Amino acid sequence: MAASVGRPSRVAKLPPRERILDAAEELFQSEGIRRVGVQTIAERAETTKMAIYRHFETKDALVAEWLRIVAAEYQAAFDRVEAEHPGRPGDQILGLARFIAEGLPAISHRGCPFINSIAELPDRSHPARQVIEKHKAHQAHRLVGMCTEAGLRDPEQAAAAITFVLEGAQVSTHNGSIDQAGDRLLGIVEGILAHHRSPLGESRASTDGTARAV
Amino acid sequence: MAASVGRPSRVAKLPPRERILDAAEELFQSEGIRRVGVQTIAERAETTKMAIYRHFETKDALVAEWLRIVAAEYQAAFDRVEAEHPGRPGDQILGLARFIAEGLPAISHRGCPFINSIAELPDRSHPARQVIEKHKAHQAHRLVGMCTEAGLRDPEQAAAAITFVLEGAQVSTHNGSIDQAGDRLLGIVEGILAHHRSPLGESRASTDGTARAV
DNA sequence: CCCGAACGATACCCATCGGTATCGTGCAGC
DNA sequence: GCTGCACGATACCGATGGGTATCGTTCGGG
Repeated sequence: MAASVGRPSRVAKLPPRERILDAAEELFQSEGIRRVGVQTIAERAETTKMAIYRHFETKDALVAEWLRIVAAEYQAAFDRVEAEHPGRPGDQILGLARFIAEGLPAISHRGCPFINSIAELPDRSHPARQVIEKHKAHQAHRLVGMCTEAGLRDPEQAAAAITFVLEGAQVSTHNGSIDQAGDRLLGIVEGILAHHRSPLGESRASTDGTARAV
Repeated sequence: MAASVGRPSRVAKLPPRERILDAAEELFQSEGIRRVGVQTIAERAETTKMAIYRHFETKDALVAEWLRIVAAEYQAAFDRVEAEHPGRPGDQILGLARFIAEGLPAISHRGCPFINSIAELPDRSHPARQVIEKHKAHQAHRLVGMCTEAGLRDPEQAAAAITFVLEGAQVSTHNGSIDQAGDRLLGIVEGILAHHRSPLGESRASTDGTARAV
């Protein structure tokens, strides 16, 4: 096995492109994008700068590709949670919350890659920014779908609340202002689901059903 | 008026230190910390690099001082909201949410200074990091106090939920995944308050009153 | 009136960064 | 066995970064 192609040295080494992406992942995640030089990535990947530029047009393209991979992992979490709780959108949402909650300990070190990257890349034309924004929009849309399927009252508002809470848990974990954020997060999401399942929200909701963006 | 000291040229010019801080504020906020050079700050402040280093030990110290000022502005918002609604902690919390909601349009351009800065400064020993973390911890504590005074059930959990939502609204506004975030935010905070005011939360809360982190 | 401190301007130092050019090497397929 | 090509290594380039040294000037208080 693993003998088809590429056995450059001893211990089965991944092809250069994979090693580069792995190294970039670790370094970008732990040190930030702008703090990490291409040279450093090359060393960590046990290759050279030239090899990186043979596989990626620019450093920005490498960053974008990395975020594309991270986004795919989050998408996979969505898929997994849907597969684990078919036809039970409420459990799917709780599964997502659990997924985020389980990631919080890692987040506390260096934070969410999307939040960090967007902070490091102010120009909206940056390819990585577009990857992030497209991913976030897609996730938001998918979450609204779950909330709708769950029969929640005002699914868009519920999805917004859940999104806020998931993002906020990561931020607050990273800046250390709230501990046990994982447990709290799960409870809060349960509360949001319950709140939007109850026949009528109490917060000055009228009976017109439109719920005027409350 | 404004003639006591400092009238270097014509149009009343602030003293160099203030101009430097103003310039740093604008540039750090719009471009990010690491993208902005000291030289650029000097030009924007209509002074020179040397003048900056006469007032601040290092660039890092300038960053920390800027964040100290921003933190003070948020503290002022807390103070103001307390003064506007004395003895009405629920209204105070809603006032805070309104304060954040009103800031969201600006946030959508470049995001929250704390979130961005913490993303740009991975080393926890950085002076600016300590400013941020101390500020966030203080805010969290103050918010718990408000929730307690409001007689909310499980005030720490309520404060965590509100914190998450406030932070998350900024993140989601910045990455563009949710629009009308301001209106949504206010409704969500109202919902959290209502949820924690109701005699017993529905989400599998038992009668022991401890509400096991839900 | 004069002296000292703050200020403005310029030039400089050294490190790092993204990106490129060049040359050598080892392996694959014909 | 030979050729082509991806790869490895090194040196280099221009730009920019934070930070310092050294000037002359200006302005305010004794």
